[in-house]
Amino acid sequence: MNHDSSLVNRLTDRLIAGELRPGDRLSEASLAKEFDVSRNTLREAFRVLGEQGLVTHIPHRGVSVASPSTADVVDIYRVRHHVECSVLEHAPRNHPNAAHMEAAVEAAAKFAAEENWLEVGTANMAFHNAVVSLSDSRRLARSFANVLAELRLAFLKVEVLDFLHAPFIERNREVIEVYRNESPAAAAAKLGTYLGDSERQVLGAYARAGQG
Amino acid sequence: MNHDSSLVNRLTDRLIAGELRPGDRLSEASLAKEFDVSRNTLREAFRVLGEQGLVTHIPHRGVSVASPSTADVVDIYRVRHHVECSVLEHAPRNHPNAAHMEAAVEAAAKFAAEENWLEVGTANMAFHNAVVSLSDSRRLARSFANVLAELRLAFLKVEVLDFLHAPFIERNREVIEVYRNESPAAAAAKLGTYLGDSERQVLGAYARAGQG
DNA sequence: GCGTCTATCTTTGTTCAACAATGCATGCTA
DNA sequence: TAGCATGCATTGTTGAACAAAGATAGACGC
Repeated sequence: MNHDSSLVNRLTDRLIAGELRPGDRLSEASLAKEFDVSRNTLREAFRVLGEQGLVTHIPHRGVSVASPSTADVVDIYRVRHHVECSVLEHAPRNHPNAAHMEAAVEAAAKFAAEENWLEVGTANMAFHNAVVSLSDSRRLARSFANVLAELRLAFLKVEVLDFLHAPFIERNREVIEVYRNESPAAAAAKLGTYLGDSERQVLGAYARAGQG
Repeated sequence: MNHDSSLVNRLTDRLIAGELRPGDRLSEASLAKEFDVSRNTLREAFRVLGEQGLVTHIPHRGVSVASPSTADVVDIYRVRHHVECSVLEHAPRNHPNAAHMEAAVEAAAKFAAEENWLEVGTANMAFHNAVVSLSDSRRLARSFANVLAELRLAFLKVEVLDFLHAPFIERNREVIEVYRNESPAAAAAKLGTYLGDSERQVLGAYARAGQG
């Protein structure tokens, strides 16, 4: 089955797994051979990834793995603030998908104990995607997932997955707690401050790495 | 210049202008001939439009102009509520882009006087895109623009552009007023109720048209 | 040595022709 | 009329080919 979606997924997996590092050039010829598809088919997949922001396309210079700048990081956190906080604030209490949030946090805690930071990051992404899923909007969830995937490339770029994610496991747990026992609005406020802290940490890592 | 972006734009223009109606099948062969590009190039453009939600792709059955269902409309309005209201609520007072909002409303009023409802709709889209531009986030603006373009297909589907847009010109003006003279939060609340009314009207039109 | 210019090479952009795979329509059979 | 088989049209994918733009490297003058 060489359906395009499958090819897009295979490429996305590699990107999120960090096998293809931010900034890496993606040669059409070599990747086509590697995935055993034609150049044309690969290019169709590239368009999708480009639209999702995972890949940067420069005319006549090909595509490369997106390498988010600090400006991109700021932009991404703006999206996160607006989307995540608004969704959480207006979420009904006891939305069934809160279970997904909880499951993601527990998964993150498990992987953190194993010091498998890549998977901690994946679980963290799942947590925030679960938050947005409280909106019951497929479109919002999809767009947001794209933005989060792009943010993961930012993490991979500065290569500091551990301490960026570790402190937030407990804070995510608290968000669930407040959402369940106090109010969605209070949880949204809490999440907002956490996002602000997270953004600051990422930008700090960028500054230390000397990256633009 | 047969750059893909240009092809995507040409296709998007046709979609938004209503030349290609929702549900219309887009034959690769005939469109390739019409735009004088190869099938492969056209297919790359289709991927982009599919990712943007303007076009529906069913394997081995080709692409057709997206024909939003009532469920899609509801989903789209969920996005609108979360994004537009959140952005407006947290927008700084006197954001320079408020001028864009104002310009869009005046354009809409002008076209309404000419009873050019298609352009009124375009101006209305511009207004709401301007609202989201207050977030200063390119990503949010892009994703939102895609969703609005999809919503326009919903309008075209039920073919009632006039009364769907007309009443909202004045209400948009009021939103600007409140944003400027009262507070962004109050403006966001006002916009929220307007969006609710708008959604109800569109769904009503769907019901009358007997569309799913 | 250094920068610049040009020639060459590599990669992308696009087209075309071919064939496989799938879905659709037609007409046949019962 | 319902169900089925056959043929037809469209999409999915490939490979080769060439044009076009950028990257590289060597020659040249200073």
